Amino acid sequence: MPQSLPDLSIRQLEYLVAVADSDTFALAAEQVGVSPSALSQGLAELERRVGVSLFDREGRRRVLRADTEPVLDHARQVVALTADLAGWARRTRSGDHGRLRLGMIDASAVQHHGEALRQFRAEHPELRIHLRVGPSGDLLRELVDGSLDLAVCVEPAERPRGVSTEVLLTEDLAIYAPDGRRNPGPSAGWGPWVLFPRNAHTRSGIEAALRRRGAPVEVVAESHQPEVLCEMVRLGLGWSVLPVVQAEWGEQPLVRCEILARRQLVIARRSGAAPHPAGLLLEQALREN
Amino acid sequence: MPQSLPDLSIRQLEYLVAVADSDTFALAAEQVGVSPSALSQGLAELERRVGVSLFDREGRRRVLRADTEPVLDHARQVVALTADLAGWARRTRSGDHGRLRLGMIDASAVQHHGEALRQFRAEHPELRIHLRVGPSGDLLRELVDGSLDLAVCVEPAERPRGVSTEVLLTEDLAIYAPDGRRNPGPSAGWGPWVLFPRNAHTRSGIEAALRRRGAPVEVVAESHQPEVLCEMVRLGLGWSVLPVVQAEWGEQPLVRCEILARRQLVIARRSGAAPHPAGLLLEQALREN
DNA sequence: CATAATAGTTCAGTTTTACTTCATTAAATT
DNA sequence: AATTTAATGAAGTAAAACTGAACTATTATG
Repeated sequence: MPQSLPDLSIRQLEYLVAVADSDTFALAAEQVGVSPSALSQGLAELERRVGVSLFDREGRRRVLRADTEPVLDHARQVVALTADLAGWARRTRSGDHGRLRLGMIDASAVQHHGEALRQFRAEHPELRIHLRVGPSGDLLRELVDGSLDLAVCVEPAERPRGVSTEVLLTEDLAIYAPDGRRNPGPSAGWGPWVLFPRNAHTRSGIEAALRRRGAPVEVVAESHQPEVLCEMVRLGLGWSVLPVVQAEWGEQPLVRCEILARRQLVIARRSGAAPHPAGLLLEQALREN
Repeated sequence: MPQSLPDLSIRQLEYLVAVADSDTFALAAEQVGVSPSALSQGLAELERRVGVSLFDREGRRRVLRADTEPVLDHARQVVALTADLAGWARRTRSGDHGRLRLGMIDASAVQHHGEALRQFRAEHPELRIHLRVGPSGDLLRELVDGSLDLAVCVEPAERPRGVSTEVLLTEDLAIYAPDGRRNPGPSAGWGPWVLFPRNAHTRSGIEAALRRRGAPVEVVAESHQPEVLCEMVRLGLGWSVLPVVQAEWGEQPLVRCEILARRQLVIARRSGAAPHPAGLLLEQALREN
């Protein structure tokens, strides 16, 4: 094994290929976009580095020697490989290629960003998007262990190590009463409640807000699924606090009593990880929404 | 087709391979013989040029991302190709392989350099040597038109354009009389002659020398082949002037009357051409002879 | 045959790039 | 908390690549 390889640059190899494919150095120089002088010097440097003469004088022009075929072959091959690599990089960069493992809470996947997501998919047909919808806690865990590249979730009380977040949007949470009334009355009379489960990120914010308002927090049913909570409210099982976009979505929207609180949806990614190219594009698409 | 390729250098690709094969950047840096800082900067530059992030942070170390496999593959491939090229270049430089088309006049090929040639062949078994033996004029023509890489011939009266020569050795030309006498007697009584043909380089020198000595130049037979001329002398057909190494070679050497002149053998090559590596070695071998 | 045009190189000067050393940041270890 | 280690950043320097202009040698042209 040779201890040190000649430090050939792609540029120099391009010069060689261009010269092989052009009648004169001047044309070759134009083809690669440099002055004839630069081409000449670059080729001289290439010759020096390879350590073998590549050209014969023929009148006032220089022609490639027949026995430098291996060098020219090498140049062509490496230039072609590099073109392939550049293509791969371009596709990767533009996100038209590869895989994006995306986690989203339901409100994001459906109400907030459903349309943006559909459009993004359509614009990047070669990008395999794995969408995982679930509670924020699950998403963050999967993000940390590398099962996801990117997640849209509720801002966590404490950010897990190795995860960085950026606020995407703020949304309202409103109180919905079972009888459809618009006025909730004094807070002491609110409830009982059907809420998101205890471990849900949104739940703690809701409970805190309710307590601030002096409302009793008696919980009679729990679900991660807002549709389930909505239906329970409709059935008169209890009161709920829900994101307005979910509670007032679809055929039978609930009637809002009052805005109780707000929650922030954030984009989360592994802080060490290189920004996923497709992920960056998607973030942009979501923000523009 | 991407208009312009990233100008990756072999060095940078080596860095990448070294990092992939080493536990830490510091070890990789040592392997390629640069400072860790240089390695870090070089890889950053590589990343920038490819346009794709290559590493993930993992604690305080950086590890290659799984999805940069294409880049690493590319690097390995190009480095390997370059190692091959370097090997080829080394062999070519040392003249251990390839082809050398060599022209020699008979005296050089047989008497002067036969042994050196045999030895050179033995020392470079992979070098395909095409030996073409012929008159100097023919050799020079073939040298000019590219059919030969190198020629050993008699110094021409006028050097053809595009050919450069270097004196290799000087040898004696002697008069040989048909009856084997050692004393040629007065020059007026010399001849008639059996000589090299008119167009031979050596012939003009001989004629000039004879005229200077006042000898009549009546030519009764001509041949390029010294053995033929020798035989004619032996047969009593006439006198001759021959290189002593040829006239006094073999089983039946002629008996020399007198040194008449000298001729110079030269090494000739195309002046525009790059020095043929094997050719240079051969020149050296011939000189040492 | 002189003259102009052409192909390529060399030179001088400028900008880029790559490297080394030293300092700094941040994570792992003691 | 202090130390060690991995990697990066900054400043300075040496090497390299480039441009434009001058130059050499060859070929074409009036």
